[in-house]
Amino acid sequence: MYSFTEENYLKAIYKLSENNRQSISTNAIADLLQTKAASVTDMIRKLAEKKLLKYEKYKGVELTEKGKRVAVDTVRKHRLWEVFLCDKLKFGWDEVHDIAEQLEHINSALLIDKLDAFLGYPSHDPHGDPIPTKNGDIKKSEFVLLNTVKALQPVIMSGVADHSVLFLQHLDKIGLRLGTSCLIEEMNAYDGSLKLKLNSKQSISISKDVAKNILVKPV
Amino acid sequence: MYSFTEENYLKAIYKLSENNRQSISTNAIADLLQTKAASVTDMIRKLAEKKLLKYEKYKGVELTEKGKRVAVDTVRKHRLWEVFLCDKLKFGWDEVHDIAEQLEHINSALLIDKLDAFLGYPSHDPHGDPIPTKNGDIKKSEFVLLNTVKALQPVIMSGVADHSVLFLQHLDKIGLRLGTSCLIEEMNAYDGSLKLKLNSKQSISISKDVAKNILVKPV
DNA sequence: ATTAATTTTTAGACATGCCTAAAAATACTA
DNA sequence: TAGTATTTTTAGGCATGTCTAAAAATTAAT
Repeated sequence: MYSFTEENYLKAIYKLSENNRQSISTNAIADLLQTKAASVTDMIRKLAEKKLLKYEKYKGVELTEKGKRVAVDTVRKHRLWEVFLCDKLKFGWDEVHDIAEQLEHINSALLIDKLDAFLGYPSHDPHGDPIPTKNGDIKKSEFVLLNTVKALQPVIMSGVADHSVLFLQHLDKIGLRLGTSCLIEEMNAYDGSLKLKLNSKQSISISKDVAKNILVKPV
Repeated sequence: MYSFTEENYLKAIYKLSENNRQSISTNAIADLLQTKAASVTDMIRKLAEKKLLKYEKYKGVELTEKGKRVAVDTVRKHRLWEVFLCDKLKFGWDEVHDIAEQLEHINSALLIDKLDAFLGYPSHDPHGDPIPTKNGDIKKSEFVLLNTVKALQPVIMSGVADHSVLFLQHLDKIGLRLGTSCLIEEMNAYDGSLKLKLNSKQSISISKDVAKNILVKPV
């Protein structure tokens, strides 16, 4: 139905729309997709002709419902494949993004339905991001950043705000993973670093940079 | 490494080489890939430049070891994905070809290794075709056509020579599947049809056209 | 062995998606 | 508000992979 490239543009614009709720600039898209503004303009016009987004010259773009649906479906596929790779094939959460970037473009609705069932209808991917439903509904994250939680409040680690390989490997190294229960024992006013008490009774210290990229659910 | 299209050409040429052991003609490739001879010539020259095949104008082509390896790797990926779709996702054997045609181009050696392990290192795909090893070895089929088996020889149905959806659905309808034990009770000299006795003690009649597309292993 | 039929290649064109360089529009600043 | 800087678009081109139509080579046939 839609090309590899078209889906990637729609997904990028969707992603940008989640943060800024205004229309999305040509340059922002070019930056995210590591391409040039001129190329973006070309593709935007093509997508506008197909009614996948609204476009006014020099005014940026906004996805239509149709375009948003294609983007959300692509996100759904990406996240389901990530669950498959981690849960079934035992990939690390730092290894799955690039492969899922390819798999998300496989075109078969039945395949995704069956994959979803096989995985047990997961609600979140291995990084804690919500998986859109078959109908295209996606719930807003109910998680909060660890650095905004007050001391002694028990929480469960439930997601990450930074998806980079480096960050995920760092979490592996210090022993933090999704599902880890912990609470903030102590907050350092000087540098924002935290002393975290894990449910293993062990305590670790993490920097503010780490804390502000960890999503938790209060319990 | 190689494009979607390049892999498809190499796979097609490999397939044609299995039957005819001479060099493969431009038209044969065009027919198999449902494209035009002129397009084939273009691609052939490109693949020859990359040392994936030997090409002399007007003399047809032959895969190099390098080209054969790419083709076999693609076949391996295709067949492993077919096993995944049937065994894990519960697709019918008549439904998996088109999806595997897409999945076979996903580029990640680690993914295929892990998929192979997850599936339990299968030796054959859902149609009974052998799965090449990681090293690129592929064993020649040890199966024989049902219409060449002599009466009363017990056999196990082990593969198909016709992979079309129509044929596979026909086999489903008459209750034949891989693993079915049977023997030929009676052979009709007039039209080549066979009376097959299944291990369920039930007997069915199948036409010669069906029999000559069923691969069996004598037991 | 020469003509006829077929196969294959070349030539020129088109669509997709990308690029650079230059022009146009918008945004910022003094 | 004029002038400068930035963003965006246009213009023209390139690579991939496709096509049709015509030319060249090969194969078949009388």
